[in-house]
Amino acid sequence: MKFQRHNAIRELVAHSLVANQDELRRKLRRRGFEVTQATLSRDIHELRLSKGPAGYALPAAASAGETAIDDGPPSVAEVLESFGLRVRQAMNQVIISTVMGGAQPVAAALDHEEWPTVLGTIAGDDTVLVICTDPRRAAEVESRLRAMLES
Amino acid sequence: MKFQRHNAIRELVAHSLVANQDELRRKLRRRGFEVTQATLSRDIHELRLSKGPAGYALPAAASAGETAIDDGPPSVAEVLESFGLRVRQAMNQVIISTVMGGAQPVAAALDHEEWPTVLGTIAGDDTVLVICTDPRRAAEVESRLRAMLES
DNA sequence: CAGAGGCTTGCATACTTATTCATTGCGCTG
DNA sequence: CAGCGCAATGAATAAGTATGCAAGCCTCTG
Repeated sequence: MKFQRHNAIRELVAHSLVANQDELRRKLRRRGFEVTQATLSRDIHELRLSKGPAGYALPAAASAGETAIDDGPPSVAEVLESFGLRVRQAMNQVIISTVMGGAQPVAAALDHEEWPTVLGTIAGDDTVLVICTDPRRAAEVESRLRAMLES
Repeated sequence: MKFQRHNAIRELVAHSLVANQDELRRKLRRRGFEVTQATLSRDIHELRLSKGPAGYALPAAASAGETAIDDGPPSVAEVLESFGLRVRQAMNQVIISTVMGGAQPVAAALDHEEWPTVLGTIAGDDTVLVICTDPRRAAEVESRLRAMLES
């Protein structure tokens, strides 16, 4: 039974140190599951476990109960369309106003696209502060964002 | 040049997919670091990276909580060494990019040291905005932080 | 300067994990 | 029942990672 074995693996990994697949194989055998390392390699892949300095670990997202992994992070354009309200600029800074709770996703999308003239972003609840290299670039960034917002 | 290489590795792992050590070796080579897989294996161990279905990943920001409880508030240098990825400057501002979850500890350390030319800091999840009195001082702060990062 | 000690690295290789290929068992369909 | 498709698996092996060892460099000390 593959499913029961998967549960046993999850439990072993969560509650004890499992340094490698052969150790996992021996621990499973004591619980009545007798399989080879090849099968465990596949199981681990299916369970999306990760291996670090402290042995195998459950995927962080899964334990938090999230469904994060679909097809990739959303683009700035997408997320602005959903949350963006207004874009303004001053000096080398651009301020994006969003609906409540929309700042974080917008900033994350912006960070992810790594625009060269954007040094960094800081997000509150409904405002994103975008720091650019200089006022001129900030104006460019502003108009680009504004174009997205108004598309 | 071990330290700079470590920083480059952190940044590559944070911002791009690194499926295995040989891929990491090639990406580092394009940045001017020429080392063998053996060295990378050791680096990865020292950086406590973990490998999952999506390639290598930085250690969870949980390590932020652990470092806090020992002998006193961590210095900027310490915390930058753990979390810092990149430092840049524009106008009177300095932007510190960190590992996810690393911005708060960095800002706290910076606040605690009370540098005279730093008026204040704002931290998001992975970005710290440092406001300085003027552009000249900001450049000084930047180079000081950068020196710590690359020490 | 010679030499000890410590750190970093590459090479070669042991160890660990992923994959290919073949086999088996099960359910379905004609 | 024969034939087919398909999921699960093991054996063998390829791919990837860790490590023992020795060399090269520093710094320090006598």
